[in-house]
Amino acid sequence: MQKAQLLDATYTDNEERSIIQLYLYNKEKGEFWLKDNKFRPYLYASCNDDVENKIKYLKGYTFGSEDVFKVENVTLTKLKANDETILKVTFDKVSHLIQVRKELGDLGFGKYEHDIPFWKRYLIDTDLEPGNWVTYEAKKEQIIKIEKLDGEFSVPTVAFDIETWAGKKFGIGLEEITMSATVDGKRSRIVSHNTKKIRGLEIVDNEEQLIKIIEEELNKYPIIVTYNGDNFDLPYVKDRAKKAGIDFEINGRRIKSKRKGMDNAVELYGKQHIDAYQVMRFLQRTGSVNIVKLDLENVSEKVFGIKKEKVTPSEGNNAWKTGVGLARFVDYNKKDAEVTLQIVKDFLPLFIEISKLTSQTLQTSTRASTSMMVEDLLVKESFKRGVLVPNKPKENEVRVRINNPIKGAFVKEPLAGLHENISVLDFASLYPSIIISHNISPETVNCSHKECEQNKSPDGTIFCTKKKGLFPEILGKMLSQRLKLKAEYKKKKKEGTDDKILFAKQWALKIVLNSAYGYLGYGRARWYSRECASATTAWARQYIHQTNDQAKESGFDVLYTDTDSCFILMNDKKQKDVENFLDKVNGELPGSMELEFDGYYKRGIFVTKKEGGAAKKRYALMDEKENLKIVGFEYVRRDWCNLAKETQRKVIELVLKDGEPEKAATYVRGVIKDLKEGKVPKKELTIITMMKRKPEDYDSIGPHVAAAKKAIAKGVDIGVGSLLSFIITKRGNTISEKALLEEFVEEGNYDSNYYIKNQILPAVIKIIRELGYTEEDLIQGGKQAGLGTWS
DNA sequence: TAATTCGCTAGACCGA
DNA sequence: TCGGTCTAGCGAA
Repeated sequence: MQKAQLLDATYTDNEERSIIQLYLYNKEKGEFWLKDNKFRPYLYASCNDDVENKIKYLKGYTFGSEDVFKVENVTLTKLKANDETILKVTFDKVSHLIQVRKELGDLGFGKYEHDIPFWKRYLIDTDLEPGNWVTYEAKKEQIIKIEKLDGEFSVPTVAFDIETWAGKKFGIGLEEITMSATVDGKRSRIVSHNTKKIRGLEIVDNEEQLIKIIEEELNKYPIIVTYNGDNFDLPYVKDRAKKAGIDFEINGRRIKSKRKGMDNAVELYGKQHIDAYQVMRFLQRTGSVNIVKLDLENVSEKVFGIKKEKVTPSEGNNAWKTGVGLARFVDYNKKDAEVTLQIVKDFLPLFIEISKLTSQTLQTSTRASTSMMVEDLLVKESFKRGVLVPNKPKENEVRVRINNPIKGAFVKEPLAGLHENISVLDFASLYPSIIISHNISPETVNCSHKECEQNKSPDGTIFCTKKKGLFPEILGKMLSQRLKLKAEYKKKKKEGTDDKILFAKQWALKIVLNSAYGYLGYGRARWYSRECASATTAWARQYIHQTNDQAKESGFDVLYTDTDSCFILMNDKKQKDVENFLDKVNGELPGSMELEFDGYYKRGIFVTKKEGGAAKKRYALMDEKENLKIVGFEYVRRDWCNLAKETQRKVIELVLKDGEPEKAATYVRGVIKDLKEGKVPKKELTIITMMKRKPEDYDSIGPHVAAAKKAIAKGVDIGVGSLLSFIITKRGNTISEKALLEEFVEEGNYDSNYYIKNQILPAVIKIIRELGYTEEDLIQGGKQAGLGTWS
């Protein structure tokens, strides 16, 4: 038996058959293919009467126009769907399956699992996992035996980045590639043409030779990493090669772009292309990182703490053309590739674990949504359980689901004002633990057992208690596995080793765990269940209400509550009392649910809304070490200018730390003075907002859309999803009229009135108002003594 | 091609 | 010019 790491699964057709091909890597053999000709594509057909004859009929069924084909085999299965009989229908080729699945409906059959890709079918049925090892026995390329083998995944990886001439118009392949960098952590190669020769830069005759070097370098590695290679670098090189009339092939094939909604994905054949930008986007979506703009400069600084200088397109042009500043340009190209490689070094372990969990290739899992991850996991587990995978919903069904939202969490209106001695308690993994504890799963809904009636959700659905459901089983396993890994990680860390793989494992579980509830309420889900999603939140509301009542009974005041957390005022109570309270609550909760102590805060502020009443989801806390935790306020929002955000933070700090509203007021007056005098630099005043749709699709033209339209008229390329940085300038009547993209605004050209009235004051007044101050106190002179104190 | 609901706020839009 | 309503974006959980 030999060992190798699994990278890709695909198939190829010969005359008679579709044959599975696996792409593998080990140190001895490098990269190689193995074939498995024993596995056939199949789907399930369902029927409810006359089974014998129907099997016969399908066995003899012929299809195809020029050549006539037959199904390979039909067998009876033990699977069930709504009391229908399920037949397994196998084919010689994937194309046959595709042909017959179109005709099954007309022939009077239902169909299941007809849309699971052949290669994925193979991985699920053989329990092989990309991102993991296999042991195998093979003769020539033919697999005789193959099995999963758990082991640490590690293959040679190269990062690559190109620089291009920046012309007037920006688009794929429009201008020459001027430079390219490939780095693998040990070796790097920076290549250019038609420019000055300097140290560390290899010069070739022309762009064609440059492309050939890129091709040569990339083909040496099983994993290729880019930053936005899906939409830029790879399509660009492909296009330039085509224009030059030369081949550009990875693993012997021309690269292909796949449409993925608004953008593209370049998935390679065998080798894995990881687009680190997609990785960052996923981390941003799941809240694992929070970075305003996902360019490499920001990522480098926010993730790795390394400042990275940006070379603008015109600087790049100039350096390449004249040789002046060329070293800086070369360094920039190289650093881009290095940061890209670093992203993958740090975060690929997470996706390796997700790949294993879901039996997806790395290039698929790094581009997958959380719903796809949950679904792939469920498909895999269904096979293990021997149950049928539900079909995807039809579009009209999806519409009905989306138009019927499910009631969500409970948020208690907080007590506005300043508070002291706050303890925050929260439920660990609230939704997953409810799903596990109450056995919530689509197939346990409303069983007919009398005994299960006690497991009735507050919104009236009964969940079977006799047989463990698919969701509770999977989530239960993942939850306990995660706790184990987390403990192991903590233990190792205490001993001095930061085991990144252990950390990635528990993190992958967390992401999938937390997405399971959202998946149940997601209209396009195969396992959508209104009853399950609704029961989960109904129970969540009940538990948090119960906790509030118990806290009051125990002598605490409840300051605020949101979904799974409970803020209590200690009054004269001690930490010990909180622990006793937790013990009491946890004693009454079902097994896998737990209320935990989350933190203690010396002071906190909750504010009133403009229209009155206390604002939910907005507060600031300060712990015993005087660290601030600011939630929901303008300070954490990207669509407010830096100056307003920083001023707000300073005010919160002065109020919470020192309890000195007068100092805060003085500080704000200073900021207003600077604004009035035109002294504030424009980078403090830019507001960042995303263009969520095409300009013509807006009903209401807000400032960012107005600014974008003006920029588009000047030839700037702005697509859906672009982040717009704009400034409210002096010129114009409405705010939208005054809005201009930052790049077109001169220093000093800002509407100070707007920034005072619409940015600074709204950001600080809600906080300082809790201390008795008014807007006038900030705009004009000082505050009368006596009102600004609090106890 | 897309996980969920709850909540706040700004600024456009619209009619008086 | 005013005030109410609607559109839009972003964050909390």
